[in-house]
Amino acid sequence: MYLRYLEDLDTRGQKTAASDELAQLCGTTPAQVRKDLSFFGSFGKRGLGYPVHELTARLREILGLEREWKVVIVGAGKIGAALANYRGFKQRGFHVVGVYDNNPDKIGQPWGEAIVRDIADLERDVEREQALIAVLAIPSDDAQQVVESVVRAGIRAILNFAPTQISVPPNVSLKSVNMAMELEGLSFALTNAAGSKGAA
Amino acid sequence: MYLRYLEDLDTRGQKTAASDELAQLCGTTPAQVRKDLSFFGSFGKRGLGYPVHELTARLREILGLEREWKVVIVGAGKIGAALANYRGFKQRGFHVVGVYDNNPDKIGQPWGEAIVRDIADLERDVEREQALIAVLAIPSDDAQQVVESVVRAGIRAILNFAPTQISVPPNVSLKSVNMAMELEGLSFALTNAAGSKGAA
DNA sequence: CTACCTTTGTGAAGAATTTCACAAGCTCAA
DNA sequence: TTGAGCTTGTGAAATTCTTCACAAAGGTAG
Repeated sequence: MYLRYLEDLDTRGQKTAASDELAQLCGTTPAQVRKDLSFFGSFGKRGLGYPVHELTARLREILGLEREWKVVIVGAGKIGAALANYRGFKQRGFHVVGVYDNNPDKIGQPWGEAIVRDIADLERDVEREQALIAVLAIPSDDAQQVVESVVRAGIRAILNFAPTQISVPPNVSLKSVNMAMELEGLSFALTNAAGSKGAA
Repeated sequence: MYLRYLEDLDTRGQKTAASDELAQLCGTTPAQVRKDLSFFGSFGKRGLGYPVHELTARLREILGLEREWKVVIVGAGKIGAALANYRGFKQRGFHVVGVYDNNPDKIGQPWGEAIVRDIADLERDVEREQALIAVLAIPSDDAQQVVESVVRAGIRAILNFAPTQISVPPNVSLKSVNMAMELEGLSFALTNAAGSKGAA
C-alpha cells in the first residue's frame, strides 16, 4: 500500500514524505507507518521524512517486483478476463503466459492477446514455462483439483477467487479473495449499524 | 465464512457440526470457532455440537441476509461484468438495480439483463430507488468523486475495486479489494520464501 | 439411574499488534 | 556555529486477538 502512494508522489516529483503524510494517504497512523517501515530497515531522515524515490525502489525490491513473474490464469470467465486485461498487471511485472478453461466452446477462442487453451494442457505448460503463480477464477468444485495439478507442475503461489477453502502444501503461498463475502460483510455493517465505519 | 460451509453441510443433510469440524472446513481452530460464535450467542449443544440448520438461519439473520439489498454497479468494465454475472450475488439477496458508466459507447448498450446507464443519472437513480450499496469498478481517478456523489444520494455502503484509498463519512461502510496488491503480496511471499505458507 | 463419553462456553494466560511518548538526529536560518 | 523546529526510530505501555484448559452440560449404553 505504501508503494502504491509513494509511486504517486514520485511521479509528481515530490522528494520526501513524512510518516504523517503517508499515514494520511494510506488511511493509517504515523506510528504505524514508522513501525512498518522500520521492520525492513531505517529509510528515513530525521527532521525530513522518507526519501520518496529511494524508498519506492527499495520497496519494489523487497516485494520482489524487480523481476518478471510468469502467471497462468485458470478460468476464462469474466473474472479471468478482468484480471488479464488489468493494466497494472503487466506494469508490475506479472506476465500472463497462458489462459486455460475446460469449456470446449472457449478453448481455441482468441482472448485478449492470447488464445484460451485446454485445461488438460495446463500442467504440462506450467512445467515447461516454469510459471510460478496461478490465478484461479473457476467454480469451487474444480478448485482443489486444479490446485493439486498446478502444484504438481511447480506453481509456488496461488491467488484464488473461488469462494471455497483450498489447501496447499506448506511451501506454496495462497491468497483468497471472496467477493460474496466482502458484500456480506457490508450487509452486516449496515444491519448492525451504529455509525460503524468500515476498514479500507 | 462459517455460513458458507454450514450451508454446504445443511444441503447435504448433516444435522449437527462440532467446532472441530467447522474449524477444519474453514481452516482455523476449534477454539476460534467457539469464541467467534459465542460472541453472538450460545448456539451449540454440549456433547453434540452446533445445530447446522438453525445456526445457518441465525447467521443469515445476523449478517442481514434475510432482506434484499439494492445494489448499483458503477463501471461497466470486466470487473463490473464479473460481479453482475455472479450467481451467488442475487442468491444472497443482492439485487443489482442499475449499471452505470461514463463511456458514451457503452451507455445504452444491453448488459446482461440490464442496460448500461449514464453515470450522470446515477445520483438521481440511487435516490429514487433507495439503493444502499454501491460497487465501484472504475479507475482510481474517478473514485472519490463518484463516492461523494453516491453518498449524497443516500448510499450507505461501498465495495471499492479501484486501487486507491477513498474516504467516506463515518456513517458509510467501506470495503476495498485491490487485486494488484494481492498479487504483490504473493510476490513478496515468493521472494522472501523460507517455506512460508500464505493465509487463506 | 449411573457411569462414561463428547463437546460447548468461557475465564485466564499468552501472543501479537498498535499506540504512546520521547531521546536522538537532521535541516535550515541567521 | 548555534539554536529552533521537525521527524524518525524505538522501547514501553496499552490494547486486541488467539490459544489453553477445564467445569458444566448434554447424550448414550447398559
